[in-house]
Amino acid sequence: MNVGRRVDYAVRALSYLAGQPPGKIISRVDIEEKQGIPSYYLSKIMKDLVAGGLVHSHIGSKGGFSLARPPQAITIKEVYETVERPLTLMECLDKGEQYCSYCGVCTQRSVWNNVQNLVADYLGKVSIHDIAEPQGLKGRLSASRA
Amino acid sequence: MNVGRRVDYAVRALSYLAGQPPGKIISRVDIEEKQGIPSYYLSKIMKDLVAGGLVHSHIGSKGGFSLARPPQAITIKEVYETVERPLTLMECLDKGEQYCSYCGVCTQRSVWNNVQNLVADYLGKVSIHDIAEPQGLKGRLSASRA
DNA sequence: GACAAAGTGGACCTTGGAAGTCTATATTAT
DNA sequence: ATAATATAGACTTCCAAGGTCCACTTTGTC
Repeated sequence: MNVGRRVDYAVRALSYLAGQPPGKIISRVDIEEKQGIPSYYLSKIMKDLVAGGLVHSHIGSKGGFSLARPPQAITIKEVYETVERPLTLMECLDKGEQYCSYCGVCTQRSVWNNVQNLVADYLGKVSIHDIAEPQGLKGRLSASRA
Repeated sequence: MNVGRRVDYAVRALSYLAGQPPGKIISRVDIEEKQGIPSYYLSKIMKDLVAGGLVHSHIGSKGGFSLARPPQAITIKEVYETVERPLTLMECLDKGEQYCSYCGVCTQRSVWNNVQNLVADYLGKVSIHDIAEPQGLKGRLSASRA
């Protein structure tokens, strides 16, 4: 039960975009640098975010990315499910009998189902706006050392 | 964010033990068969549960396992942490700056920390007693088909 | 029109962990 | 003595996470 870096990086990227003037276009390299994300890696994540309709991409010189919606309207749950997979604690919660033939008589299934709902509810209430950071992590870090 | 089979199997094994007359000794093979757990696999899991003090083992002929405590006193959280690892959603929640140098200025850390606490609290309140099943999954399955 | 600066799409690599299987050994009840 | 059992650990297979890189296309700017 752990959250991968894709989600971490996606949240960083989105919160950085959210901290910029609305509509401003930011390049992948800029995001990577300000947020301490490994070179190139972000390109795969942004692809998912574009496909999921969370950000807009702008091809060509001076291109980059911008939020497709106000940051208040992007929840962490949505981000998670866009860059990773549907929030599922155990395969059986999704696939049922197909995955585990004991599903129908399983007594622990509801426990994990409850946990999953707890998590989903909470993450559905936190938005990118709640963690936006204009300077990026690197900027905040140097500021805090000054 | 998903729970591995080790946890699933451990919960099945413990809940099966909990469904037996107190103190009765059950062999690994019996548990595996009744609970639909792959042969041999359970031996590694039981090792952890013994080391963690959740079950007692009895070596030798007619040996096997029995719960070390009343099933009400064994929480799923404890089982999870015994057979897998401490319940940690993101590495940084455990290791701090050591893991991620932006930790001190990270704005999403508290979100994952909250989720983690939600989950830990919930799992700490559910006990093996709550999901005990005397017949084992296989037994329940055939009974439900009768 | 040429050029540079971007995203797009996809190939590729490495590493580690999950899941599962098996065997030799020590221990114990009968 | 024998059979049944846990113990310890080796071993394999498979796959996903994380990361790196490049050929191609698109587009702004001079």
